[in-house]
Amino acid sequence: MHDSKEPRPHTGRRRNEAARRAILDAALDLLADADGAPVSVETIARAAGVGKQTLYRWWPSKGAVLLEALTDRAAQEVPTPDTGSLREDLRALATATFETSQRPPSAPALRTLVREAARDPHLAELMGEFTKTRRAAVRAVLVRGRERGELPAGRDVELLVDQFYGFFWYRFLLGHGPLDRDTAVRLADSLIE
Amino acid sequence: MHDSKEPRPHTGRRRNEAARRAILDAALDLLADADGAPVSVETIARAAGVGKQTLYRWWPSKGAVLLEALTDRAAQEVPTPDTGSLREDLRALATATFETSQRPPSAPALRTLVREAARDPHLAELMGEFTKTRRAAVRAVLVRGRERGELPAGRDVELLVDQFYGFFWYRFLLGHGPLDRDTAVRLADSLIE
Amino acid sequence: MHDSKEPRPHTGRRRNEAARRAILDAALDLLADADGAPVSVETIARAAGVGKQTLYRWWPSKGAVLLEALTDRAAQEVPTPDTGSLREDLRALATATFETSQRPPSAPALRTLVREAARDPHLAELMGEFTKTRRAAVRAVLVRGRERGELPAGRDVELLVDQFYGFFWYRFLLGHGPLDRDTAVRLADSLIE
Amino acid sequence: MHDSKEPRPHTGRRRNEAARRAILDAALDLLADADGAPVSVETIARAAGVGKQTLYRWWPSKGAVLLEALTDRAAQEVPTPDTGSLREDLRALATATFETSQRPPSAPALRTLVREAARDPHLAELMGEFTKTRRAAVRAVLVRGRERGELPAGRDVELLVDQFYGFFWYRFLLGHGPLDRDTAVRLADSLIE
DNA sequence: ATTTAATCGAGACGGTACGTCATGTCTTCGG
DNA sequence: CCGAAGACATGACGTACCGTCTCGATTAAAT
Repeated sequence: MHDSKEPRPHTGRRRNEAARRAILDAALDLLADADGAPVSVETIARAAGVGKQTLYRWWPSKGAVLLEALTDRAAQEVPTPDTGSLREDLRALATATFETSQRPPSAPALRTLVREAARDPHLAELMGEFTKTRRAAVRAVLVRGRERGELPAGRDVELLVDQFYGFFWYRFLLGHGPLDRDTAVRLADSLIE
Repeated sequence: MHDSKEPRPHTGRRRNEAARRAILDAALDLLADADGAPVSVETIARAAGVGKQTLYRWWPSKGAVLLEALTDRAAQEVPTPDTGSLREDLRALATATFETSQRPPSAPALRTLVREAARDPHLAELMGEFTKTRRAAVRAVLVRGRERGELPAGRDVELLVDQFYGFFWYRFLLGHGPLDRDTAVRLADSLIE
Repeated sequence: MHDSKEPRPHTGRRRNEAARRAILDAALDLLADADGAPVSVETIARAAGVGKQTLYRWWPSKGAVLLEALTDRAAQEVPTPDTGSLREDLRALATATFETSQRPPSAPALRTLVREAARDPHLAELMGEFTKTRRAAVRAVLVRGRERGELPAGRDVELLVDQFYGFFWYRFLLGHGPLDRDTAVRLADSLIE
Repeated sequence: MHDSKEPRPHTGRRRNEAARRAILDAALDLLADADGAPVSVETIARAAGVGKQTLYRWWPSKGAVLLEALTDRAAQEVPTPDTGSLREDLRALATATFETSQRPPSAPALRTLVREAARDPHLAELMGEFTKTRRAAVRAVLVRGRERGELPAGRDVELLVDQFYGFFWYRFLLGHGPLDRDTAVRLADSLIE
């Protein structure tokens, strides 16, 4: 995997990009392999062929490493569809969210990450940052739809956003129901009647 | 707390109910005090004035103790309201769920418990049993409503159940939005239009 | 030859000499205070202000710690008297052996150590190394005496060595008879008639 | 061996001799199998098909069980040879002592027993009783010899007794030298010149 | 003949110690 | 000054025995 035996060259006093990559790659691999089981700092360091201190020097916590490992590969741009139709936009968002979450290496790694976040307040906060953007996308779509009159006046946008993501995380973490394209459409439709 | 100095009497070769109670009480107290922070087996044992082995003898995992600590006190009967109106039933369920979750000692203890479940597959499974009953109540209400024609034909009951509990857990764990009576009503209404 | 493994350049933090000393000092104190009673690893670690792991890192067993604690202070040079007279040499050895064993902190610590060795095969082996040197000294004196004709030809040197140390340990551990200077002289004389 | 499945019959309020036998037999077996390794009370009880309390009811300590296990089978009469010759008597004693100690099941069991005694002061005391008789035999032989003038006047009998048994235990426990018939003869001769 | 009382197997109990593991900090060295 | 290596204090983990205690069944002795 990353166990090429020729040692990484040191880079003296600048940050070693190769070490950073090795760490993130190792972390992502472990995150994915673990599928929920905890990932220790020592394991990451060993797998990356790196000292623990190098981890602690550059990231404030294990969670931060894991989060970055997961996110730096994923396309970070969160698309905010704007088709002119609330229904279509919402369907697109739901479909994209569900699909991304199912594709490796995301799925197991993400699950592990959330498990870790449950224990690590720091990581939880970072995850909050991470999800804020995505919540904003859903909110934007809803607000736009409401302005176009596609949403009854009384509807609470925050409530809908939480229904959207609440449903998603619930199914994602418990895994008791599908997160397929059909479900995405039904969820989107359900939210706007 | 439980530090009455007269020692618990032994009960011979039968399980000692007093020890069981002491453990569950101690666990619940710690669970509540911790508010999310992990609770160690040693701490529970010490607080209960009990040897660790007594814990391991009767519960397969720490999580199992915590879950039982939380649930054996709570009224376990899950009420399934049946007012004849889907809207009313659902509002009642949501209101009850939210309220219970906010009342001490439940709230912090429950949060800790879920945190632990994120790490402990065994506990996760036990939690699944625990929530199954509650899901069933929501499902029953929805099915009854559909049979009365209060729910549009195409609606997917499982989807709605997951929206209900997904929303609840999402807000409960993240704590970024209220779980008050008003929210309960809005959620209930939102689910059936 | 170049097939020797490149010696690891020993990067990494060095062994903490202060911790080593603290452990050995604590162990010796406890060994002496215990006077035969078992000494636990946890106690040593706590007394030394050290993590248990630090003990397990550097010593293969508790016994090894105890032995080192006892021996690193004692002058390890075993004097081999050579007065030209077998009788005098043997008397000197016996006197020295008995005296050392009675002087604190040796006596109670040594007793504890032997008790531990009875349970810990690893320690027993280490003790064997430790005593080998002392046996050698007695043997050397006897062989020299035999060469000078001070020992009847037929005498078995190994037998005499074991009589010497057998007697010593027997009295030392059981404590039913004195190990004073007079006894030393009588033992020495008894061995060579 | 002792795992006949038909349960021992109860004997009501009298001590159950069958249980006593089962315990001693199991203890001796374990003592022999262990060859130095510790033998736990629970193990004895389980092997004997007996409750722990039955052990603690009849013996003050684990050591007492082990000692009785070892001794009740052995012929307890300690022969005091009286041939009229000190040399012959001493040779006979040494030979008998060495031989008994080598014969199964004695050897490994005895070794284990002594190991335990090193930790258990109670057992050590019991062992003292046990050995007192044997010491007395050696002492009697020596005294008789001295009265016959076979022992130089100045000789200290206690010193000789301790040389005799010190040598024996030293070799027996450390196992670095033989305890055969020839050695017995040499030891005996060495003690009286 | 009916109590009474002690034994037995079983095993739960409160403890102590074990040896392992992971955490996050600190220290040393080579590049 | 960076990066690898790894020692360090801390503290939880789950296991093994310890010696005490209490059961419920059994059976001999005392009433």
